[in-house]
Amino acid sequence: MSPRPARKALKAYHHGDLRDALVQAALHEVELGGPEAISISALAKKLGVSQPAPYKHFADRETLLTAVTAEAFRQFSAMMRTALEKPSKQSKLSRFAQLTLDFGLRRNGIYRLMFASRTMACAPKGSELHSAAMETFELLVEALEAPAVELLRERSALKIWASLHGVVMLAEQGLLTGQAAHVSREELVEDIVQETKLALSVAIEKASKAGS
Amino acid sequence: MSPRPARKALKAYHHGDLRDALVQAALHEVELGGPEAISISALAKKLGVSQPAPYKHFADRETLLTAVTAEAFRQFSAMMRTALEKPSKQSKLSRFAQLTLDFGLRRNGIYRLMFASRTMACAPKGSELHSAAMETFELLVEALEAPAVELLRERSALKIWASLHGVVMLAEQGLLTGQAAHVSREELVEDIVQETKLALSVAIEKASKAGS
DNA sequence: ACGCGAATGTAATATGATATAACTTCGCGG
DNA sequence: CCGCGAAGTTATATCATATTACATTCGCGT
Repeated sequence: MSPRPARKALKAYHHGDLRDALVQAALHEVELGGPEAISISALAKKLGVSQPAPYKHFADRETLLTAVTAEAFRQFSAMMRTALEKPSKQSKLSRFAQLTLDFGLRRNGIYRLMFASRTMACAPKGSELHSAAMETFELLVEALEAPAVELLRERSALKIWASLHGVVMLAEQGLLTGQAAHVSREELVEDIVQETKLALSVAIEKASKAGS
Repeated sequence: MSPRPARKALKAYHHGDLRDALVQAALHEVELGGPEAISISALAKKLGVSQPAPYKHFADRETLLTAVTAEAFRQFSAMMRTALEKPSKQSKLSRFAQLTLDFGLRRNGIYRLMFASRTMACAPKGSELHSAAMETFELLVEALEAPAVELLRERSALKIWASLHGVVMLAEQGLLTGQAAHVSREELVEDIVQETKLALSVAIEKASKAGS
């Protein structure tokens, strides 16, 4: 209720950790309206500070977007890591895939920020954002659970990563609900997972033959 | 050179087909800066008309974006159709895939407008835009060149469509150039194509056995 | 405990984009 | 030839970004 949370008092001068509050509020906006929905002035108003206050923490809109995207990746990674830890009769890869699909549809605004906006494309290689994204990718590589040659594993990971991304975007755009969609999104994803596993094991076999 | 083209005089009152000129100019802007780069007022200035003139043809920015997206799909389809007509030793599916990758990277701004913006998601089912997109999808289904059961064909088309989309987006975002990318984008795409073909033929075989 | 400096926030303002309203111009059909 | 409607213009309201100059307050050293 109170407009002054004043809890995380790491650096609470006037407002009380405005920087973090901005990121969280922005994340909330993005969840509803996608990356375009972020408005500095609207956020300022919502948080009860003056309109230019955010500029003390972020040079411009882009910079804020970047920070929000990095936070989104961290949340995604944390969610995924937790989910993959607990045992299940499904393979880790299947769970990774289904969870990604679920996240991509349920929290589509955030998903678009992470995977379909210019923000990522502009992130330099060593940046906080790029690192966060790479770490998420590592989760997928681990989820493959294959003792394969590094190169094969990564190739498989790339393929499934790309496929998942495509399914989410197409589903969101209603291009999966056309005449073609007698097949559910979940089935399609499971199909992709199985196909990838098959292709990977075939490639491993071939490689081990060639190597001996 | 002349600021007054005045050629397509379908409806040339003052400017001479402003509507079409807007779409073309917008397409050009999008090619450079992506969907966000479109500014009604900038376009008006560039075309030598007053700032509110475009609103006579498009209710708002979104409506213009939608028209531009539809035009982009038409251009993509035309390009693809032409390319697939002439004979080649590569399969149609391979060419479709490689051309899509090429288009997605070279004309990334337009690609994002078509496949990664909210515009598509908002297109109602019967709309001009949705139809244009479905027609493009049909091209892919044809490119599969498989006499398969309709359902299987469409499922394969969806998978490859999604995969291609993912590869383009990941490549653009620099996530393919990490430690993993000893493999070129083209190889990756060809890999996906072969995998899809294999999976489809296996599925067909299985279906024909089950059916008999 | 005092005061200085840096971090944080505010007020005022410039710029530029979207969008609407009211008015003008021009081509075309009756 | 006249007037209606499509296409365009000027003026204006609103809103978001971003900057500048100013005010506040925390916290650290002396």
